[in-house]
Amino acid sequence: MEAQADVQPDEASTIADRVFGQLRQAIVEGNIPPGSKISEPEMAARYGISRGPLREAMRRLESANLVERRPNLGARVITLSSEQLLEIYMIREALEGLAARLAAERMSAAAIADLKALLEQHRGEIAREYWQAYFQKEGDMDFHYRIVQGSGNQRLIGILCDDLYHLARMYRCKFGMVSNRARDALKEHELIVDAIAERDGELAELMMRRHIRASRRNVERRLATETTTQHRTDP
Amino acid sequence: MEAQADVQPDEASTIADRVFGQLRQAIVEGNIPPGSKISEPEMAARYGISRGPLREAMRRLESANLVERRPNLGARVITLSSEQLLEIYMIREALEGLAARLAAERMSAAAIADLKALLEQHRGEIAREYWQAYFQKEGDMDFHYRIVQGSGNQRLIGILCDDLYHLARMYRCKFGMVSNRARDALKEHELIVDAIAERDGELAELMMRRHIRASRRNVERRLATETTTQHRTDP
DNA sequence: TCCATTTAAAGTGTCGACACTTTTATGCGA
DNA sequence: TCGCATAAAAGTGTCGACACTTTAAATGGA
Repeated sequence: MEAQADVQPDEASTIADRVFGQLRQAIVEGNIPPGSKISEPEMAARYGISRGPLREAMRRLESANLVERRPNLGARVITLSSEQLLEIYMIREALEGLAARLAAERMSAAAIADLKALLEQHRGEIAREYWQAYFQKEGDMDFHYRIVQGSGNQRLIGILCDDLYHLARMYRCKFGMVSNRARDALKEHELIVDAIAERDGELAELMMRRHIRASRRNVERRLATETTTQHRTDP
Repeated sequence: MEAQADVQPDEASTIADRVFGQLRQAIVEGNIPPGSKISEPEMAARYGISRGPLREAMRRLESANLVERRPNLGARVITLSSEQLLEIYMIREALEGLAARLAAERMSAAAIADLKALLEQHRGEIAREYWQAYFQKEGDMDFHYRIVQGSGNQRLIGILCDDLYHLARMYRCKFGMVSNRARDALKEHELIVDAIAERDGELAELMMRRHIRASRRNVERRLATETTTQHRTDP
């Protein structure tokens, strides 16, 4: 009744794992605001568990870079600085470029067909316009997710899907990024998929890097105007 | 007396952190052999602590990808497959290329001077030849470590220095990689530092990627001959 | 002898309790 | 009233104990 239902279909056999997933979702979606302190007894009581499993979940959150812990001081949800957001974009550019190249070399024909179908669906959603851009953005993550999976590099998959993507989602929830770039992004996605379909790894990498760079510059532009409008309180 | 002295100078204030460091070192150096099961009661007894802190250390080792844990089955030290080694090389090529570019843009003049001094020292060590190539290899890590630090990208530093470098060191301890490539590597290092000193980010990235690629191919070659000699038991 | 079933042992997951640290509240003096 | 010292409260780190699962051994039957 109180939102503790397992929204995640993956029934984690251990309590610590389940709470880790729940906490991660709560943090990423902003339900636990950034910078706020997480009290172990309070959280344990909220989830109806003991402090043991909760501490393990906290350790995993720390390793996922979602909370910062200092000895004897407790844990706080990380604060979202624009510098860190740009740091993540740079890493994504390098790693997803690699992922696109590997995907072009190793992705199965069926997976490529699925990817094309996904893009087709996005094209329809954008055409219908009034549907929230939010879904498009989640679809954007879905697109990137699949390409990374297609790379077949397990460690690459881990870094991007287990860590960076959650952080990216967190930033998006924070700043409420509605995509004014949906059409451009879709076009770039299509170029990437075309390169993958033609097994042109070099081109796929180039296109993916350019795509993420464009996305980063869009964010930079937005952050810049945001700060100037903040400073424009003294005209 | 039994090597449990704190070789790490950083006195971790919490037991879990200290044991994490000790276990990581033991795993990386091969003292706890790959694939071996880690029993919680046994390890807790060996380090003279309770299972609570040990479990937290294990969680951190899991997040660092040094052990694999499955619910109710326990933890095992990861096994070292050559595929995973090549995966890491690919990621390092992408990320350290980025690091070199950023370092060229942002590294302080003093840090660059230190880097040059380090290379000078390596040159001397190689000239003296008979000194174990081992030191050169550790020096290689030191070189890469400094450039990554020089990138100033905190998350990049975290991924490489906290995770990948330990794994790379683990592989080296496992296969006993003595560098037959010391001279070539040193020359490549010098090219990278020159590019950084001239603030040529593009060139620094290119050189770093080429350097890591060369190192990867060297490993690939060695792994290939290793397997063929293994198969050559039926002439 | 071999295989299946049952039983005991070991091991992991979880919990509640205690020690020590940090923070907050309180009281005293200037 | 303000500042400092002291004390109480809250919180984190650690420990030992218990429940459940997995694994191993032991027992019985074909």
